[in-house]
Amino acid sequence: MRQHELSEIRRLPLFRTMQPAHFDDLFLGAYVHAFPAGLELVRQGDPADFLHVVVEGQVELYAGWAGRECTMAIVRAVGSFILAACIRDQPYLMSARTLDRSRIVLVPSSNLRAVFRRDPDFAVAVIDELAGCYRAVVRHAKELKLRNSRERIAAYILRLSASMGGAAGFPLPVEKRLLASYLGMTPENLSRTLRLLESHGLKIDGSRAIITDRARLAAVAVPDNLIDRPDRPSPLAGGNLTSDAPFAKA
Amino acid sequence: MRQHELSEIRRLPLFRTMQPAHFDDLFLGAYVHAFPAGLELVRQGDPADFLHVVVEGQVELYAGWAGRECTMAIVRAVGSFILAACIRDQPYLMSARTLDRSRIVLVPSSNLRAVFRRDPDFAVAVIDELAGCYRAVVRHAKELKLRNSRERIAAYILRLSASMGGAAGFPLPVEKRLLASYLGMTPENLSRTLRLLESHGLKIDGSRAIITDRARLAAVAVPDNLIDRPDRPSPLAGGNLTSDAPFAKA
DNA sequence: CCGGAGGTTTGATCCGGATCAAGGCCGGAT
DNA sequence: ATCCGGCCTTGATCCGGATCAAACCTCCGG
Repeated sequence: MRQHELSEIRRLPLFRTMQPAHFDDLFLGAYVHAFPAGLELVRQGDPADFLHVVVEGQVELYAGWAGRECTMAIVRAVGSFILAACIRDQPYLMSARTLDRSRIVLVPSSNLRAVFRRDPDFAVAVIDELAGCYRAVVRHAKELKLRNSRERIAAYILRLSASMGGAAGFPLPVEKRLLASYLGMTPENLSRTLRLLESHGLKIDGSRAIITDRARLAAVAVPDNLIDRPDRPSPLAGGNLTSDAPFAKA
Repeated sequence: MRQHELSEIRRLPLFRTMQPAHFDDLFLGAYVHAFPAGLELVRQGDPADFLHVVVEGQVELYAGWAGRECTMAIVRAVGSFILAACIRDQPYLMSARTLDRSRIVLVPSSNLRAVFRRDPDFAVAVIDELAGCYRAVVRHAKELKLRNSRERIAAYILRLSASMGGAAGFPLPVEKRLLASYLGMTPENLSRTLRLLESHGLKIDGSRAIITDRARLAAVAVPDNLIDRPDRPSPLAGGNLTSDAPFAKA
């Protein structure tokens, strides 16, 4: 396991505050591996043996039932996933597959459970991470239950823009097919609705989005801090680097 | 604050393992209050000043946006809610109102944040609680995205039955109106679909449900451990008493 | 005992979004 | 360069569930 990778992981909110010796204990028996795109990393229902940290690339978390499938979140470097399952030592609720060629660190979940009992700072960081993940899924559930698909799309675009520092034009970070599934609709519906939003302040050019009239788009989305705004960095554990869909840790 | 109430709270998984002195610290400045039915206890967006523990009664957690409203969970005695918001010291994402006359303990969230830094056992209990809540919302989100309303209703009835030890007949725990909102549909749709399920092994008599043919009902619901089965008691913190919709802690 | 308010049911209709089907586009492999 | 497969779009149609409306039931207060 390379030094510069370890120090990059060390900078994650989850690992930043723990004691050096405990950090070393945690990553004893951990290993990094490069995976090609499109590979299934974990399958829902499997025992939670490893916490996964994405060092490079992108990973999709998805759920399946009765032959249907939907994507629940996308984890970008540097972020971790399936923390909650590891902590409870219970089966994964979601599957994960690489979207790009990715480098993933696998941390034995037994290390995890052992270390946070000994290192209070790490325990606090875990608490903060889990609380943040929980709040992020609650937001997602609220959005699914309260907004229709036009509103979800408009709000998603505005969130993206906010995460890019308010830029008006930016590339969509994932395939539209995936985006549709994440937002809880079919690709056809996404395609049509994006078209429809052209008369409401949004222009789509291939995989690029341009907000042409923010006020009109906001009139559709009706942005709400309690759904759309990510939590500010928590006071508990310093800054928060988690990405746009940061609830990816179960 | 009465002794027998304190000892009942002490038995909750969240508080069971902490040191007695820290338990006392935590409940210093806490108070109990009895509220009538239908009262709003917390409003989404308010600062998270108190962890709430339901000692008696039932509380609905619900979310609102743009004039619409939906119920996210129901918390029964003895259970707590809005833990995650208190820990992060951030605004509540959901509102809460009493369904029945209820007795609620309010624990200052500053106590909470102070104590779990000092008491590792309590920190572990909080981690376990949050991880459990997180997994419960993920289950809820999976259900919303993967099952249609007929399947959600059938699965809900089977979960209820399981929580009653497998009984075939039992009363519905809440108004149908609430149930519909929790399951993400209108009351009309719930009513009609319950009727439709009479040819699939379910009989509804007023507020009482009777499973007349479990196999047929299961054929509709296609129960799945990764959606329907609550987590077994975690190895971290002893038994788990959380209720049917146990993800009510943000 | 009556009256009223809210919850529930039922019916009729509407609409958002899914499904089915076909073409077009782009990118990677040969 | 060309072929092919997956993604994206567009169109036509279908269906699940929402909405609107009205009757009913039930519980509670006067």
